[in-house]
Amino acid sequence: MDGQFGWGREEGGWRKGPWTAQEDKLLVEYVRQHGEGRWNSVAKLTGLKRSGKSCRLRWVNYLRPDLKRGKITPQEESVILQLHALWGNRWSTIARSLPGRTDNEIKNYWRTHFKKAKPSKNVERARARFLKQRREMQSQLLLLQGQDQHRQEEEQPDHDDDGASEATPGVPLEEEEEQQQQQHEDLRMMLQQDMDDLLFQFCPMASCTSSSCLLPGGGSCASVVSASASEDGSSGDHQLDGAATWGWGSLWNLDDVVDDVDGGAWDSSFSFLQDQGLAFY
DNA sequence: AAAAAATTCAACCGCTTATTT
DNA sequence: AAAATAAGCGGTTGAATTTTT
Repeated sequence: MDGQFGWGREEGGWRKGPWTAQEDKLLVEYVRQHGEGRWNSVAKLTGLKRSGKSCRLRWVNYLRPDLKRGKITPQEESVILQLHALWGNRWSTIARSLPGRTDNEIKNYWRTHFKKAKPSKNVERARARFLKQRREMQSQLLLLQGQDQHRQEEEQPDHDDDGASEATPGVPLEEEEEQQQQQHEDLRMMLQQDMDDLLFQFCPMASCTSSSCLLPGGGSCASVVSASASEDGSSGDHQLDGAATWGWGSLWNLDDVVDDVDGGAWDSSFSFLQDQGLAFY
């Protein structure tokens, strides 16, 4: 059942290539007994002819029980896009925000779906999803607010018997209502604006024409857009403002940005990821 | 129907970083 | 303190599979 793999051979004492069910079983049993880690002793203790490196990889990327198995969801894709815009090819960093997904998986996903030369189609798809998701968030928000408003209206029932019981002495009812409505409107606008800001702040995709959308490297979404949306599919990277190189392959180097993430802005900006049940950083 | 081209993804490699001795 | 070993990371590969011609 297993021996038919062409390249599952021995090389320098170690087996290589695809893992068989039996090998998996051995490794799983080993981890059950000894826990994760100490990968080099797997071979010694179980007789499995695999290097520690290979064992670790197999466990981390495939056997780990907490792995999510299905396809990447649109939500996850959205997170990948946004975090990739933020972190570049730091796959393991990105993976930490996607429970059950491995860096390898995310890397593969990104490369096959968004790497260069054919973004026209795929990016458009992603963009459509992105916008749809945003719409949904907005309408959800509005709905909630609507309910909220309704509740408040019911809290002050309209007694039409005698107008003697004034709600707020001194302030005419009409004016108070107006004021309240204005408050709601303000709140609504504020939240909407927040959401826009937050989603567009590091939007890697073509949808964003907002001039307030600045990418860390200095290029703006708009310029990225025009660069990547041009369907010429010219080779690879585009130079933006002479500052950041936006490649669909190797991105800018963010090494200098990495360490001041604990500033509050990031946390609050991305708290919506947590709201979606996704761990962030 | 079959062959060629394209895509996918598990697993590898080399290098870097962290831990242990 | 430093050498050795282990873990972790990101890029790359290529067999298997899927799509196109």
